[in-house]
Amino acid sequence: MTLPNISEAEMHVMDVLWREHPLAAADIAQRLDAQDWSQRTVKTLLSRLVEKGAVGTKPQGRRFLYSPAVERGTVTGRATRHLADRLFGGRAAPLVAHLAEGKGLSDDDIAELEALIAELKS
Amino acid sequence: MTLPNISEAEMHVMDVLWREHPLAAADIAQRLDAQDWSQRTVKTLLSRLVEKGAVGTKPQGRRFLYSPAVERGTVTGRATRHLADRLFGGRAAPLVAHLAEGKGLSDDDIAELEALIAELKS
DNA sequence: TCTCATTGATTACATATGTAGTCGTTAAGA
DNA sequence: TCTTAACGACTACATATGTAATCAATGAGA
Repeated sequence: MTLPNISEAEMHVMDVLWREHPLAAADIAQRLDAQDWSQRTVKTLLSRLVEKGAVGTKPQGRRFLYSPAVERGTVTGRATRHLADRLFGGRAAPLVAHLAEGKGLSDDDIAELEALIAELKS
Repeated sequence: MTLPNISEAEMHVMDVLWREHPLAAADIAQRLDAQDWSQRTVKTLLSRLVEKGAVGTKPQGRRFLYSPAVERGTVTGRATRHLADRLFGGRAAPLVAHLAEGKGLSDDDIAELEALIAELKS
C-alpha cells in the first residue's frame, strides 16, 4: 500500500532487477558480485523485498523468477523528496549546491540542469 | 573523523540545536513540541547524539547544556551526496527532476537554481 | 534408482532506531 | 531541615537491517 521502504542493501538487489528481469535468485547473486554477499544474504534480501511487495515472483519449476513490482522512478522520487523535505524544507537549490560543492558537477551535469531549468520555466 | 550517522529522529533534535544553543534538555524537549515525544525520549536521543559525538555538553550546575558538535552543512552535505550517489550515480539533474515533478518547484526555487547554475558555469 | 546440490522457508543474532521506564542523586522550595 | 521534583545514568523492548546458517524437499545427474 504505502510504498514499501527499501533499505540500502535491498536497493542493490532492486537495481539488478530494474536492469534485467525476471531473474532467478542465483543469477541475481551472481550479478551482485561487487557486494561480496553470500547467496544466503541475497536470498534473505529477496524474501524481504517480496514480503514488502517491492518484488514479485513467478514459479519456474521448483524455483522462483523475480521481477520488480515497483518502478525505479517511484522509489527514487520518494527518497529524493523525503530527503529534500527532511533537510531543506523541500527546496532543491541547497541540495544542488551541496552536490556542486562536494565533488563538483561535470559540465554535462550542469548542461543537463540548465536544460531542465529552461523547461521548468516554460 | 568518521562523521556520525544521525537518524531521522535525532535530526529533529539537531535542528533545534542548530537554530539555538546551548540549551538544556528540558528546553530542547519544549522546542520539539511538534514531535510529541516524552522528555525521556528526547533525553535518550540527546544521549545517543553525545555518544556519537554529534553534540557536546557543558555542565551547568547539576545539569548539562547541549550544543551541536558538527555543522549542519557537513551533515546535510554528506546525506545529499550519499543519496545522489546511491540513486543516481552522483548526478544532480535526475534528482532535481524528481523534485520538480513531485510537488513542483516554486518560482523562487527555480530562480535560485538558475542563479546557482550561472555561478557554477563561471 | 540413489545421492546430492540447489531452492525456498525458517531461524539466528548483532547493531541501529523509535520510544520510553526506573533509579539514585541533588538542588530548591517549604 | 525535610521533601520533592528534576536531572543524568542505566535499562527495556519492539521493529528494521545487515549478514548469515539450518532444514526439508526435490530435480538432475550417476
